[in-house]
Amino acid sequence: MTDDSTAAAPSRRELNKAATRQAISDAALKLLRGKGPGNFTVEDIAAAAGISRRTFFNYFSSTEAALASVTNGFLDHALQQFRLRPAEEPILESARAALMELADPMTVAPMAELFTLTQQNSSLVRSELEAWDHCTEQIILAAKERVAKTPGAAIDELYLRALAGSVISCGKAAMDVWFAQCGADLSPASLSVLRQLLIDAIGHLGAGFDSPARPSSPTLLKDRF
Amino acid sequence: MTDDSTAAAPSRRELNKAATRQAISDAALKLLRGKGPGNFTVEDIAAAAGISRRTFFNYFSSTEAALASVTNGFLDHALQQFRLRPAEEPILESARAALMELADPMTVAPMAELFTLTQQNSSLVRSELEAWDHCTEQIILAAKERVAKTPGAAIDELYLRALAGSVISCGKAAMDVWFAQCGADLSPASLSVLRQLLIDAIGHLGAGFDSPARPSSPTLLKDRF
DNA sequence: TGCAAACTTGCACTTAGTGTAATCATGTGA
DNA sequence: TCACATGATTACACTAAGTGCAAGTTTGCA
Repeated sequence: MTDDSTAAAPSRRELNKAATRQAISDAALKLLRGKGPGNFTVEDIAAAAGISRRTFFNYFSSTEAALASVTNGFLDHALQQFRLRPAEEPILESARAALMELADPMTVAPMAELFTLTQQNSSLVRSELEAWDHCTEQIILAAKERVAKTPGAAIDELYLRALAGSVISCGKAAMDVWFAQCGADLSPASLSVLRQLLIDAIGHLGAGFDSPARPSSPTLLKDRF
Repeated sequence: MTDDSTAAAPSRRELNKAATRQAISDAALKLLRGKGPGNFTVEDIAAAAGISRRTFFNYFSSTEAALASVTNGFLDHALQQFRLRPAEEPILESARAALMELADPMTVAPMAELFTLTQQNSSLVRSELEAWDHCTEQIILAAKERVAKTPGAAIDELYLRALAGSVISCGKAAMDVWFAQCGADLSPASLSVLRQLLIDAIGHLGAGFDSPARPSSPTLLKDRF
């Protein structure tokens, strides 16, 4: 009666845990939508997810952590793309390619919603920050692994950390500007704006931010501000 | 009997508040030194500062916030330097000059100590992140004010945010590498290492991170790793 | 001096987060 | 199929964070 058709057998236990975890996140997001940040408790989430308060804390350390799964999913997607890039490629180019993936509708949609719901709430903003920082560390790790594969190359810790941090900052800047301009609009036009913002931000980074003060449009569509 | 010898008269009230605020921060730091992160409560801090628990919360919203005054002081110093730079100067150059100030012994000493005491404690690390982020926003604001003074110039929001974030990331990267290399060592030699790291990080940024993987020393002292 | 505004404090209350032990579900071997 | 070990859920109790409120205290000002 057991389902052993697949190789990497996810046991009943693992499935249950994953389902519970998802149920908690979903419940938290639903409450965020319905009541707004700060207007519901862990107990509310637990009730909505059909579990006890104590079990909630077995899965997440706080309300923010439960909500952070959205951001983490978003950033993990980019990270995954980064890891798929060829090892010979310059890190900056790999990062550029990875960031491009963020402009995908399916990927950015939950993030866009969370962003609108989160605005002006300090504790949620803090956990967002933490997620971006975690992603930075992961990029550093991935880059180190990549370099470790190449026999002759040494790694400059400072170069790597400064680069990873800057790339993430550019991604964050692009997202911020996009939200400010387009809100949670997910239309093709809006997404192409986001794509362009990501390209421009990384472009500035690659060019060493050489233009002191930009008088007008560097590439395309930059009005409505 | 009142002290009205100075112009911008700080009233008795203001002085008391400032003193209390400082007493709380000091007490918190002393407890952090003595007991380690997570091993003391707000009540302990209040008792050590000679105030009630309730009053603590009139000044700070949490233990972390009380400790954050160290980081904020550190970053405010850089920010202040940034604001003092001439308006015609490229922002990147102003930022470089401001970051250099962080290698000053008096400025960096409390930060270095906090860093060693803070390591491995997630909630303190989070409030550090918040402080760096706050500094980024302040830089953006300062840069906007600067541009507003120059009549003809428009500002590119993306350029500004990406640049500010990247500069801060470089500062953070330099600090991280410095701590990893030198710990809380504040000797002139150690400080010159920090200064060099800050220069190199901003150098990488200004050069668009063009070197794919750095085989050896870009400027000076880069061994011991 | 006396009043108003600002600051401090004690108290009560809600909620977060954790340790513990009992209970329930799942996987495993005979 | 049963028994048993292991892992997950839960109730309960407890500490501590954070907040609202109202009474008391200090400071500023006329």
